[in-house]
Amino acid sequence: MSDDLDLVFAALADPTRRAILAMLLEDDMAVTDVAEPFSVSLAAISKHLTILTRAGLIAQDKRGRVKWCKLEPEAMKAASVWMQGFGQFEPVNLDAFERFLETELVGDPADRS
Amino acid sequence: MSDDLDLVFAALADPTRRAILAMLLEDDMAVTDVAEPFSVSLAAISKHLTILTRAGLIAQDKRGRVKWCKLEPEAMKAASVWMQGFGQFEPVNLDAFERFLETELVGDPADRS
DNA sequence: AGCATATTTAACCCATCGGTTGATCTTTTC
DNA sequence: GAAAAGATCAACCGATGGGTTAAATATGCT
Repeated sequence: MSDDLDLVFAALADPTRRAILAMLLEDDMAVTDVAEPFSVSLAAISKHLTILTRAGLIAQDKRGRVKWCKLEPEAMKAASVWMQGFGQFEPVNLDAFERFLETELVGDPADRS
Repeated sequence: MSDDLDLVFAALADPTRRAILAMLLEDDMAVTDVAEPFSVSLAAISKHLTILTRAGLIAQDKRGRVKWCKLEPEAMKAASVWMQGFGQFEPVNLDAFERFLETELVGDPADRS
């Protein structure tokens, strides 16, 4: 029942922040670039990034005047594990995901980096 | 990025509510019994239960003057699946998974429940 | 040096949250 | 029928959340 879970779940409760995390899944990004697709101020995005950082979901690395944001997916693990305690559902129970795994297993090995 | 995830994650962001869910894992409970271990008012617990219900994490069934609370773990599934997309928890190639999803989107519509 | 770029801070607004107390409603029990 | 039990509602309170704009702080460029 730690405080960490509070921070992680609260951080994930906002759609803008979840969208940011999804973006960072693709690549590390500078704050300005993170803000670009959203129709809110840069200051608002900066706040969101602070919340994500405090939750441990991202890390920010300032190089020069640019602050790079990078995903820290490990932070989600504790929350994920907590939820697993309630399932009934397998970690990767998503139908599409299972189909994906099957195709991947018989597919081009180069795709499994 | 649905609204459902908002409600589920927000509901999970409170330690009292997570504790309630853990209690309900053991057994269905009446509101008064849910409230018993906590040092807050019954009204406060009632509010928590409303939030959990709206998030779909529990269901409340009134029988007589007693309202029984029961876990609905399925509601956690969407959130859990969302998080799985970020793991590391499973050694998967996310880029490949995304490409798979795209190819699937132009595939059989019956697969998209 | 001087200006532009990248990002945060400060001060504010309004809505929501978690909590309280006291009243209310329904159902059970005596 | 009256009292007790189970639960919610209503009104309130202080704190927090997500947003804004404007000012401040670095850093980079020429």
